[in-house]
Amino acid sequence: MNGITIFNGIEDKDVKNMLNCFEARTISYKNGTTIVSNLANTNIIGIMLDGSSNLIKLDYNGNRTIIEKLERGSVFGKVFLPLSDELSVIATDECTVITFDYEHITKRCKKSCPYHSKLIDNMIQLLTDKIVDMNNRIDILTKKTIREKLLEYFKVIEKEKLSKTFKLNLNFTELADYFGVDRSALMREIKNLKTEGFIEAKSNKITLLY
Amino acid sequence: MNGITIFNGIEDKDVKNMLNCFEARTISYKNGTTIVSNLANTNIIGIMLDGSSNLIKLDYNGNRTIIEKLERGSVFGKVFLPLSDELSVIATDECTVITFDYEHITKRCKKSCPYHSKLIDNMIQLLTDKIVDMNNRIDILTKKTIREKLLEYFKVIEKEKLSKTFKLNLNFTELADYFGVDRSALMREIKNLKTEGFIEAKSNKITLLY
DNA sequence: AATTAAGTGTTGCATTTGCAACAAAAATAA
DNA sequence: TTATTTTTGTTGCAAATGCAACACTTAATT
Repeated sequence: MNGITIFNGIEDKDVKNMLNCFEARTISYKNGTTIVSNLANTNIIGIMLDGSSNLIKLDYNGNRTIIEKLERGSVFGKVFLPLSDELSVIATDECTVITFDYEHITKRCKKSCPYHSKLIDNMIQLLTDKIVDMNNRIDILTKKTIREKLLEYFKVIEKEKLSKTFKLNLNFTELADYFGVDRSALMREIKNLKTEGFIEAKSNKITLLY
Repeated sequence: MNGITIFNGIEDKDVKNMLNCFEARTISYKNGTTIVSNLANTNIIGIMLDGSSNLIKLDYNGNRTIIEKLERGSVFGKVFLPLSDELSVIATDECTVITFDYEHITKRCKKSCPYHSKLIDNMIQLLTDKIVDMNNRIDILTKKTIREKLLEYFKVIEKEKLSKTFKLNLNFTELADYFGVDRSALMREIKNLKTEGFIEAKSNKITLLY
């Protein structure tokens, strides 16, 4: 279970027993299939074991937005995204998913599985990680200019990758959405940063020159 | 323990026993005193029982920002706000605070207090509530104009208070910070909404006319 | 291989916003 | 009460941004 945060520090055989005890289901889906629809009306926790999928929001106008990309180790469920909009998880690749009822996490089962405390620790860790991410995004969004947003964003990545050269994992269209700004205005500002010598940028590969 | 979310559904006598078991400390502070400094370097969980305080961020430039206002029932600790900046909690009123080590929450104690599952449920609920709040704020921040931000903000309040008339619980200076915009530009837009007949506004009392 | 779709890059122009600076009102402290 | 600080409200102007429209490149589909 390497790379599956929610099972960190729990031995594979114990994970297996626990999942058994939780009556968990492991199912594989083909690209394009719906893994869960109307997430808010279910009580399940889902864990992506393999492949990838998108968490989609359908707002009142019928617009679809990708809220999150889910990959190995990602966890989804209404505890993680308690929005009122309609949410679905849709496979973007062949993928394998474990699901079980959320109740199993906080309530101790009759058999009183060991490692349950560790699971709860991990669960809280995941929520906390999410809060960190959201905090980072809020920090960026509250910056007043696109230039400041970009520099703040680059700072976070630099700190994370410990390098002044990196590839963005969002494309520019997605990045504009993430910043809540117009895409063309974003491109313009990247060009400005280039011509003023603050960065080098070849498509999505960035080098900070400061 | 009415209004203290983290103890919801746990009887007062059980809360008392549990706190005893957790070796919790209950301390009162005077207005202006520091309740905790350098939050990130502690492992405590704090619960505001009475009075009010501010959670303060001290950034690298030495700027102080109020991140959150804490009141009865608010919980603080690094799990709730895992930022790298220096954080302190400072009383803005005479207040009473319970603190104990975070470890007690996820690890079961030797005495195996009942109601411990409920506490964890509540803890996760608090984290989830925080995620909801942050989601709301991100929704607002990603709106492109101040007008759209205001209307989104009003929509959330209207839904919450079930009324088209309400008092804002942030003043305009704070609201501008919350939106990440210039205060004078915010005031201008409120004036525009007024003259165009979308809202009535007498200071911080707003009535939606749509 | 050809077609379609998705993403990149650019620009002119109108609109929105930030900034700076100030006066007035309200709240707080002396 | 008076003095002092904080918040509100306003404005002109410069700067930043959004919008619309377009050509071009790359990726995906048939």
